[in-house]
Amino acid sequence: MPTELPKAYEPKAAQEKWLAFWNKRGYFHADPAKPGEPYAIVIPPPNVTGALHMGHALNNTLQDVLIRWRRMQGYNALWMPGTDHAGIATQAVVERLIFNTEKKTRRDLGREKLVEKIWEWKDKYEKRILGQLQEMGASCDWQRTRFTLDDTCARAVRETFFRMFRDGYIYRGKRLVNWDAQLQTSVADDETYTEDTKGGFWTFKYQVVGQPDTFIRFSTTRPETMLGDTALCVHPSDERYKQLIGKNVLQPLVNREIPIIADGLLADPELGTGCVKVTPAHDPNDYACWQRNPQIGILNILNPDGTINANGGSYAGMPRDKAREAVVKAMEELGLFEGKEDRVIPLKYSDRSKTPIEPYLSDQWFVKMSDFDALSPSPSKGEGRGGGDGQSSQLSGSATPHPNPPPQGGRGQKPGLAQMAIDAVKDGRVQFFPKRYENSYLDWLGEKRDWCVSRQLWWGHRIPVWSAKIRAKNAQGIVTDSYKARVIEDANDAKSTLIDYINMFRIPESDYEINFDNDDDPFEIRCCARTKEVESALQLLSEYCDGSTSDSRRSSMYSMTEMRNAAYAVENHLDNLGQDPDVLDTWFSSALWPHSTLGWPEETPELKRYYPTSTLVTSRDIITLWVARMVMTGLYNTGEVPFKHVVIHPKIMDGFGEGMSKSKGNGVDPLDIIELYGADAMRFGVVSLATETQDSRLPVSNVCPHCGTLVPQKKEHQSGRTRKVVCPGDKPAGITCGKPFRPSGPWTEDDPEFPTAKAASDRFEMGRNFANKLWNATRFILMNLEGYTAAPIDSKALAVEDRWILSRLATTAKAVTAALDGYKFSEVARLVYDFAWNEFCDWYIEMSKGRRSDPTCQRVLVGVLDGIVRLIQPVMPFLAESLWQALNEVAPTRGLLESKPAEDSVCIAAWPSDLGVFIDDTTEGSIARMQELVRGIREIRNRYLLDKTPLALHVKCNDVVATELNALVPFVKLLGGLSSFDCGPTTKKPKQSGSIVRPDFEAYIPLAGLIDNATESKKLEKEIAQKQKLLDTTVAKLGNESFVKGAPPDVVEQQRNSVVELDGQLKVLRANLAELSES
RNA sequence: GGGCGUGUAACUCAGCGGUUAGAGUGCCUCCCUUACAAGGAGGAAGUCGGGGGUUCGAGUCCCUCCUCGCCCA
Repeated sequence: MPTELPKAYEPKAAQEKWLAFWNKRGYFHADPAKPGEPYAIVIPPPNVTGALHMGHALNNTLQDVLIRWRRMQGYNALWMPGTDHAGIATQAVVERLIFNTEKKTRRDLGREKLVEKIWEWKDKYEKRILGQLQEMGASCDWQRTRFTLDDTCARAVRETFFRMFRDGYIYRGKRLVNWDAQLQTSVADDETYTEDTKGGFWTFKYQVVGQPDTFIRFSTTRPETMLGDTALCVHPSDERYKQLIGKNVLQPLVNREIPIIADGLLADPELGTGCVKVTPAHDPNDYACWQRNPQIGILNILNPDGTINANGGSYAGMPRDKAREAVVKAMEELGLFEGKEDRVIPLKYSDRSKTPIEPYLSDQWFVKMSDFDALSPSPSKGEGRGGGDGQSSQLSGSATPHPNPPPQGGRGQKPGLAQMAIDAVKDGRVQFFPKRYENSYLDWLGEKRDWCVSRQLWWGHRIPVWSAKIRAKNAQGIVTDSYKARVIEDANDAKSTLIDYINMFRIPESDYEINFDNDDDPFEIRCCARTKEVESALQLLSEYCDGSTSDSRRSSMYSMTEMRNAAYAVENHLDNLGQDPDVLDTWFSSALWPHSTLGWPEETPELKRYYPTSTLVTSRDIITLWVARMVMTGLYNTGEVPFKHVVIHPKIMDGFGEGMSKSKGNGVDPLDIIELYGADAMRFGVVSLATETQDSRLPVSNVCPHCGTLVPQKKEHQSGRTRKVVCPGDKPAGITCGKPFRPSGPWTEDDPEFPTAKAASDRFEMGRNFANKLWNATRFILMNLEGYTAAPIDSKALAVEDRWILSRLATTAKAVTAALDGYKFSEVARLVYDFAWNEFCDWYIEMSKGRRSDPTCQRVLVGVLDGIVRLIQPVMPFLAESLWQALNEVAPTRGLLESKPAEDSVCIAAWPSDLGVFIDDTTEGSIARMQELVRGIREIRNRYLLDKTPLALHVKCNDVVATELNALVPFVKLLGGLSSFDCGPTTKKPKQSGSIVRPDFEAYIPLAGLIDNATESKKLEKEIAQKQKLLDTTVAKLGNESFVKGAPPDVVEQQRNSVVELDGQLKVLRANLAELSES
């Protein structure tokens, strides 16, 4: 006897039970040594800033659907899980936390201590995130879980950086960033906000050199930046200034002559004086102007702490605001001040310190995107392109034009990184689904903007470059050719001492790369480390040089005289040796994710077997930031694309139409949904909304923790902005609940005062109800398998309804497979739902009720249920496993085409295929007709509230239809609740009967004494009007010669048939109506 | 400013050139029928954002305007 199944599906129990079961059996662990065509997905690593929201639930559910489906299809399937360190975001969260709790800044804490704290945060949230994924049922290969900062990933990052450094893809250059002078760090655009601030608008004038009476007036909101002016700019067509273009003006405060230039993009003749000052190092627009006019030069006047630097002459050392006052005063004294206007100006602030942002020119590392010119040693056009770069963030925009040597060795092919990635999509090695997303990828890569990879942060992969100043022993004096030769000599001496030193550690030369940056600073030497060994050696050396080596290390490492001498030699040649303080952009490590997680640069079995991976599933907003970069680094490091298909799914938005995000704090925790509706329902819900076009809104309610009332979420409840909501709900007794609770949200801690509400959304009821429906259908079937024996289906023994449901199953399985192949997820959910509920449960199971002990019927029930369970497994795995195991108890051997023992778990059961033999259109047609008849009967029953009264039915139809219907009499009687049934061509309409008129038949139910003529007439009139209207349009269509000639023959034929049918139906309907009014 | 998308029933969404535009939820009526009230049977409900066009035929293709969203400048 089978285990008694509970009356309703219990998701919680199923989740606990099957998670443990799957883990124990290790179904999700991929073994490269096992057979099967490989199918691999790498997870888009969620960042450890915070917990996952429904957007992640969607993303990961879709991946799970694919991987579970492929696993069933017999692929050797790997789903690689892991998390991302998300440099700036995570560091910011932790810094804010520390500041709020301890009132300490990161500088108070120090680098080591801060990084330690971030690791603690990471551990906490990584655990939370992986837990969330597991609760959702994600069938990841958990043994392989990676983190972008772990040793495996770090090795790949170091190796990639090294190769790019060696091959000339990496260079150092200047870049405008958002500088937070308080925290002394650059911040990304999304960490700034703009606020209208009271400020001033000053007008000054500069004197034209050589023309004592000619002045040019201009205005500014930041007078202190005049110290860094390198030009005045006018519009080329501005008649007022045309004759002055090319002349110089005097900047009197620093006594510098600067040119008057023409630039149509910067100066607007309609605005103010039509002339603007140009301060390239301190204004994004001016910076862009300088890129177009590099001859004017660029001058930084700020120290990192926001004080004026030596370029500000006598103003050096002054804070910004003091310098502003002093500059205005000095200009006034010189008679060059024209006036000041009070103005409210939009000012950019740092979200972290709440102080104004300074656009600030700083040294950054770049990866070159543009192509290499095969002939000339300088880079081709496109390098550093992107004039008009209005961004001052690190995350976008272009770099300083920088003549960097082309790559040497084997990697000097013409196409650069961007072009390689473009080609991979253009020739189809990488395909986007839906295809239109190619555009954003190709457009963005087409810009070939160099990638700024350095970040002034402490949380991330430290840049593995040690640099130092070459001590210029011989190179003193004026710049001549011999001076240059001596510089080179010094540099080479320094380099060889460094090599001698590294040799002491028996490190091969291929493990480090030393170069000079002659353009930036002729006295700078750089050494890039490929391995940890090199890093340690250089670290030790820099400690030796700056005298900070601990005694024990010094004595152990430098016990050998030779080594001490080598270090001493280096010290003699170099100053300020040290590792670059910056870390790499987070995207640098996530760009490597598809191959780094598989063990690259090692030639691991995993890498060989699963790379290139198969499908990447992600959201459209990181196509450029992430997808494009993965393709570039994948091709660069391995020569192959990282994945073949990129699936872009919609975004889940909150109830107000805004995308859910960790930073906005408007996310809904999938665990809330799972708690309320079950993991299967949550999954079914998100799969259903994964359509190809639209983003999807998810309005939610707070569930009152006291009484369960649903309180709709308002905007002010989001992001933890509201701590207390009073429940307006009524208890059953009618007493208002009135108790306070905290609305659901991304809270990091519990609230001691108010219990937190969970988020609910009726969009998940569909999945919950569906799960319960299947559960009960299974329960019913299992209760009726008395005497079940396993055997393949005998086609001769099949009843019409058996052939019908098998045909429908076959059609559905085929359609589901096609939908999965095309990544049409919502269709998968819809197809299975419709088939299982509307066809199997509503009709077949009902029809089977008269044949409970028929062995064929039992086998069909079991076989179709088995098929449904397989089809639903990728979407609703916990439910599927529950049903599978229950089925295994009663019918362990089963099958439609061949009967065999079922697999131990539906996770590894075979995907339904080869059911095509069951497809039977004729049978589908006759069942459809029967359904029409039954629906008609039910409608009449409902119209007259006949409830359970047995009814007599008389059907008039031709012989063919009569034969078909006669074969289905038991069902028509059962499903329609009939006492008698007759049909044939000679059937007469009984007096006072309800009628059902359809193309193939007319049917009558005698209702003497019950029928309401008025109701019936109204109904008939409406039906007649509808059909007449349709008939008219169809006749008109056929009367149109161009339709008959132009439309496909089958369409015309169909319309002709439709006229005949409608005409017939209308005749009958009219006769029925006439008869009604007679009686 | 450029690109991509979007507007269909009260709500959330399907439908992508061919009968009378669909689903889930909600609403109305009836039913606790021994699988399932998280259920069953039925019903009402939409000038498919506005305007123009192409076509025998247009939610569906084109143009234009409006709404909202995202990406890039």
